[in-house]
Amino acid sequence: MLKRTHTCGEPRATHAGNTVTLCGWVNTYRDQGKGLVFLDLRDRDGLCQVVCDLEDAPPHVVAAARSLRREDCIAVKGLLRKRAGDPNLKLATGEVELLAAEIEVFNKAIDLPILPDDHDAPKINEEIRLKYRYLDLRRPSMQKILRERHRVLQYTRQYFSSQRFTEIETPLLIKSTPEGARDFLVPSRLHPGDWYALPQSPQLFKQILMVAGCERYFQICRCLRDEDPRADRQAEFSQIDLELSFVDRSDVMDVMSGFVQGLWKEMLGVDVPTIIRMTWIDAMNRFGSDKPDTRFGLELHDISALAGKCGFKVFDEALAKSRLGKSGCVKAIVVPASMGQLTRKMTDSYAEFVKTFKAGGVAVTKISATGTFETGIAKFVEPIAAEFKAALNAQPGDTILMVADHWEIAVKAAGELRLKVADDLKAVPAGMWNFLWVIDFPMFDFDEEGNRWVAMHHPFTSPNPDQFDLLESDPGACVSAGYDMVLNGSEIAGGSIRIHRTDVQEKVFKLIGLTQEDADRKFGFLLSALRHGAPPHGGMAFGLDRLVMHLCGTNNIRDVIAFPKTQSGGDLMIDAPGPVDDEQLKELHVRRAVAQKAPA
RNA sequence: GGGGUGGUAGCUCAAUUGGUUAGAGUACCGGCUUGUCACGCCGGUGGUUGCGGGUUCGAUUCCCGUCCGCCUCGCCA
Repeated sequence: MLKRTHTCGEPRATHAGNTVTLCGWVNTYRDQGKGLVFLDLRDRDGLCQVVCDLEDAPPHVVAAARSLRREDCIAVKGLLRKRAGDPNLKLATGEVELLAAEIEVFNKAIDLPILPDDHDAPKINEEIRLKYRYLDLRRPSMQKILRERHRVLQYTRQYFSSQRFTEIETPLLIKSTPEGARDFLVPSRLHPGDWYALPQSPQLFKQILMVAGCERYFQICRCLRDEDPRADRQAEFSQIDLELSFVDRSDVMDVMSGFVQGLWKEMLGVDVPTIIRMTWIDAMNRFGSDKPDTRFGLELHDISALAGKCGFKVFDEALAKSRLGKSGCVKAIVVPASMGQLTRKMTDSYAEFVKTFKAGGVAVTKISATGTFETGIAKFVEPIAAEFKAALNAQPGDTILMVADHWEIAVKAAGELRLKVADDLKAVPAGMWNFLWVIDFPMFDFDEEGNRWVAMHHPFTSPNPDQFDLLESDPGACVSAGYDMVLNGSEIAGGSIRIHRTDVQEKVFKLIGLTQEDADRKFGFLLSALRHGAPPHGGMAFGLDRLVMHLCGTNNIRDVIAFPKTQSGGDLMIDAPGPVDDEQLKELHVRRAVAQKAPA
């Protein structure tokens, strides 16, 4: 077997005159007839041209070269020389070529379903790419992503190690605690009738590691949530998970800011400035989102006070609504003329768009060149024109979009509309890295159906130090010590200071409707641990896949995972999930409720 | 669970109002080609139009069901 002396991306003019051996895949072949054949040989490092010349190569080598086809796996040995023809400036190796003296075919590629070609691959159905993932991953752009991901992992381990974190593994087979996301379950053979759950996160284990005196823990771990995927979400995903003892939220946020700043410098050479903090209520009121995209304007204005004066029935009805101490409101977005013009078709479509988020519709009006209101609800606004324009700082030519409803619905719908408008007008600038901390989340949200409070983050999140009294007096107003890191409108990390006192933890369990017995059964080990000298602690988890998505500039999470799953949770390459034998089920003490599917 | 969208040659796509033998590029096969580089030229193989049913003289096209991919709402403590 021929052994490589260089990789395909390596050869340069300085190697000319050496005998070299390259291994790789035939990227393209160009048969010039009568014994002149060019090949581009590809490995993970790049491309190098191989030439077979009748005058220099024995006939059997030319014949071998001629028989090669795309994606055959071969080795070529010969003289590396300066090109006889013109150099190819598109290739790093474009000044040289390998004159084949010997060709070893490791394996032919038969009936390729797809070519691993960056020219064509973006057009190929993802279904096919996933089925033949080994071919899709051969593409240079996919190879690059895999290696970028590796660099992120390397930097992560280096950074946290340098900050005196210890990497500690936590179990994959744990028990189900059906708060939050749906668990993946695994039947226990040794405990008939009992089930393990796969972890949604190592949350409780890392807290217990703090009780255990580890002080600084991190782990790059797989987490599993049996919920429907999205473009940026998979049921099986990776987190950079960490926890620290003897810290307040600023300590955690500082360490984490340092991490992303170092990572962006390492990966992209970008200096990320000090990451600003925004309270949750500000984020919601100004951007209609708990993960604001601050790369562009179009901020939300609250015009509730004015809206009540214009006699528009929809506004009056919205303002009369109230929930959790917040009255209904009217949120406005001013689309400046300088940002581009919204067509009638666009504004019409916005009514349907906001209905997705339970809002009734969008009220529209526009300021004409002469400063009068026109179209839409102009006649309602005209009587308060001066006040209205002043409140919004609106100029002639601007379009104003308004959403009225319950506060939650109005801000959410207006926030989504803001993103939609920015997208429609192509107003999101490229090349910006807007990091942001969102802090001061509410501890709880009220679930009308269940008639109980639910933890907004998770039930182990501590209230802010000055908020403990509110736990009892006014849970809805209680603000937590949680924090999310947001990048360009995408949540890339979340965490909190945890509750480290048993009495507080029990209070929170009670508030979210857990009885003492429930709490003991599900989380007794945590309550017990807290009782035995738990230090104050807090932590965070980064979505690794999302970090890599940002760093690689893709908005498809499947592009940054070597073997991802589809929207229905399937792996198209190995054809999972699949049926199992009755025998296996019997061993696991599981009986079928659904008939076995016929084999495909 | 809901909404949207797509499925035609190995791959990417086309096919008029429901109408002849379902076409093109690429890949593959054969021939030609000694400086190409996404080589070029000539010829060829290749189709259960996702699957099942229905309407019709006739269905890629219309209807019903179903499977699969993608986007999305719910969901994601």
